[in-house]
Amino acid sequence: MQSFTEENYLKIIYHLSVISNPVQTNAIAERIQTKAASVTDMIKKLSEKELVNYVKYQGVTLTEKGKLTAINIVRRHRLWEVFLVEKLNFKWDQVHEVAEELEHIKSILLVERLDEFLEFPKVDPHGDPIPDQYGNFADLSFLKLSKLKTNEKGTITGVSEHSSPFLKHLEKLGLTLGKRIEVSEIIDFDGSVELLIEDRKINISKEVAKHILISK
Amino acid sequence: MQSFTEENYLKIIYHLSVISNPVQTNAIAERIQTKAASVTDMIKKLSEKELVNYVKYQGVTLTEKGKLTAINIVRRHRLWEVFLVEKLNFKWDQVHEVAEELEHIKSILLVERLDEFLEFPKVDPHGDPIPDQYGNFADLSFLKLSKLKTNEKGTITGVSEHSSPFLKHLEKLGLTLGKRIEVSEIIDFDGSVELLIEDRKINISKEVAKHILISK
DNA sequence: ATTATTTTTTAGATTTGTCTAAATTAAAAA
DNA sequence: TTTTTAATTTAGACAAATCTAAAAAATAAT
Repeated sequence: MQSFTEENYLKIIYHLSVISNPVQTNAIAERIQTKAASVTDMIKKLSEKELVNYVKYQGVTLTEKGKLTAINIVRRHRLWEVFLVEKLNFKWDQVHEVAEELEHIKSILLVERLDEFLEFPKVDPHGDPIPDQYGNFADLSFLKLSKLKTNEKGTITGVSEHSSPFLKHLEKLGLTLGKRIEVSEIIDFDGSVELLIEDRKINISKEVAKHILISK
Repeated sequence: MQSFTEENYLKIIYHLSVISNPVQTNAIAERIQTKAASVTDMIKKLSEKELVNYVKYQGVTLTEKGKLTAINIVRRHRLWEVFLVEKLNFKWDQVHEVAEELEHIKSILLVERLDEFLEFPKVDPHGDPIPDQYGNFADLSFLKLSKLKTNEKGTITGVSEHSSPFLKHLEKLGLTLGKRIEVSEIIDFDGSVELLIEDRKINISKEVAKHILISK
């Protein structure tokens, strides 16, 4: 059984692994709002418990055991987010901090019953996939355009916002279903995205990119 | 803002206050599964924060501030118990440990929305009253017979178990609505209760006593 | 290839909540 | 009232998770 703090480290390492593997001490320190020295201490502890592979000065990777634990935390976090939005009428921007606490409640029965109560949701309110109890993610054939990295390509397969003004905006830009796009640049300053579509270059805000669903 | 541990102490002190006031160090130690020395340490800390009144060797009482905090924890605990039983189909005997964790999640919005979602329940699955956000308990005109102390009297005003075998059992014993009873003795060994009813003496199990509702 | 810079680690201290063992106070018994 | 017993507190230590400051290693720059 892991402590609250250990679980937090595992979760952060899991998320950072997607971006770069192995994960650096400083990256963890920044995300967890602590000092690099503290991270080193905790990593040693997690390494002794065989939850991470640790080589001095080389950063960490999760072991199978650590990864499974991390995915389970992510599962709990996202299920609670669904609960908060769908049952308690939270706004999507209000759920994160609360889910951050709820995710650490251990009862297996609680999580399975919650999953059932929510009718086995496959994605959380932000469109992120919810793994099952064995750590498997449903193979969602789409992901948000905002999750693509520079030079990645994809086909527009849906939207997650159905308001008329939004759809009209996409139409004007030529961003309609079935169109093939490539991310040519992500602007650091505001997170906006430069796209290549039919040899034209267009720019869309981060907000818009979040609501466009892509399959590769 | 209090820590998880501080909250637990306040909650336990609150519950023990009902039985004896001020509350003794040893009583807290036993309930919280720790040593008397640790309790003394924590009490000093709570006293500095003006959550309890503490006089050396005399035990503790809650201050207004401490009492309000404690009642709020009780509120959260009982609301979560209702949620677990009514929405997630937990059995009444499965809820306590989980609610023990859930009660420490701080978000005020969460608790108010949960209350609303559950349609403002007045009692938890065990019949214990749920205070409102200001710490006021609905003046329930009944309480469980099992909560009466020796020599206390009351009138039977309801039951919290409606199965046919149970009701037949009560009828046979003469324990019907409107009857006046007095607790003559509580047997330590099994928690069973000896009652005086219409000058007869009868004995009922703790289980049965729990499901009989009384008004004084 | 050396030097400079950044990143990471070590060493030692701090805080929170706990513990044991000994000392103190209060309560009960003689 | 004195003695015995029980409850409580103090003193000092410990584990978890953190910190600062200094040392060591890796990376980047010249």
